[in-house]
Amino acid sequence: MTRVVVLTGPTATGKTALGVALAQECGGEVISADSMQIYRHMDVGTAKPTALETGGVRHHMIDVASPLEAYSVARYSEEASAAVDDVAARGLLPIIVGGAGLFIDSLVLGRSFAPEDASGLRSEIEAEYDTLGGEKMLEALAEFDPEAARRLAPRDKKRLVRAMEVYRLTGKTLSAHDEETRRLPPRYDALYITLGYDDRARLYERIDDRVDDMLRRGFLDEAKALLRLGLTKSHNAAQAIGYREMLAAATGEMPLPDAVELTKTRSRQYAKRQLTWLRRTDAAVRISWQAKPDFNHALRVSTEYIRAAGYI
RNA sequence: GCCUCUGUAGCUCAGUCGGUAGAGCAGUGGACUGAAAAUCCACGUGUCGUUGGUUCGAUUCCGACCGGAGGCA
Repeated sequence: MTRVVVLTGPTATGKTALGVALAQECGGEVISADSMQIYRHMDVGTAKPTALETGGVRHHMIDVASPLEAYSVARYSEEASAAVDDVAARGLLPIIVGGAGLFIDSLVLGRSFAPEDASGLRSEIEAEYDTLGGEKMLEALAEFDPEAARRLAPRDKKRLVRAMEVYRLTGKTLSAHDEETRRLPPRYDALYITLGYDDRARLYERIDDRVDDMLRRGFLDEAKALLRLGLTKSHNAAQAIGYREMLAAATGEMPLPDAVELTKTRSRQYAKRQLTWLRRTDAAVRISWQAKPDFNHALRVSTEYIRAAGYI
């Protein structure tokens, strides 16, 4: 089985920098696992690595979609695995770097996704949800997929609609599909390395500082440029942390200082969610910064482990 | 100096016709399979500015004082 290294952790913990260092040290290439660096023209707000920062290491799965198109985990899983296989076929170590837990799982575990609606079924069901209400839709779902109905809350529109969609499309329940795909063996042999901070307050400070830094680097101008490209609120990319806010500031819907504050808050909340996700993945190496990141130390510890595990 | 309004959870504010109080946001924990930087779930004791008075009982009524906003001078 192909062996991969996964480098993950909440935002602003130094994944990009360590990933590049690891690739250089181990002879690898980076496969980004970031749901927003996928999009072109979204650079400063996604902390996309600059040409300088990539240090000559090849990066995959960055800038592979237009912000005007709707990307999906399923598509990521497919394209990223092709990239991983390509890197491995060239005798290099694939290093998956990113903080999107679902993206990483989908790539490493290689589970299949239930088909997606191509016609207007989804919006039909959404309209149904809006007129019926969550409670009623939950009852309807319970009739054929009681398991999913038990798991979902009436207000969880996204998942409720999706569960209905899958059943109407395939005649098979989402629960049944999930059950089946969970039994599939993982696609790759993965060694996990996680980054974090000892002190949560320190991580939050780091996040706040980084948002200020993004503004200095022209985050607002980037948002304005996206507006000119035709990006609207309904595009997935416009929901990204900071972009939603900068877009609102650019159109005058929100004062800039408020937009900045909201961006910081949402970033912190995202980091917290990432930590929750991380808690259930067991990592071979857990690196926790005390104050300033010590990349030399982290690099040494990680490479030692990768070597000992026979990945290189 | 006088007058009016105001002081309740980290923040913005409800409320108690007198029986010690609750929303939103923030925060914390959790979930997560084709939108995931998305979406959703759970968790609410705080000297009710301070101090006197009335009262069986005051955050609530009355007085004084302190802080804030506005008005008149």
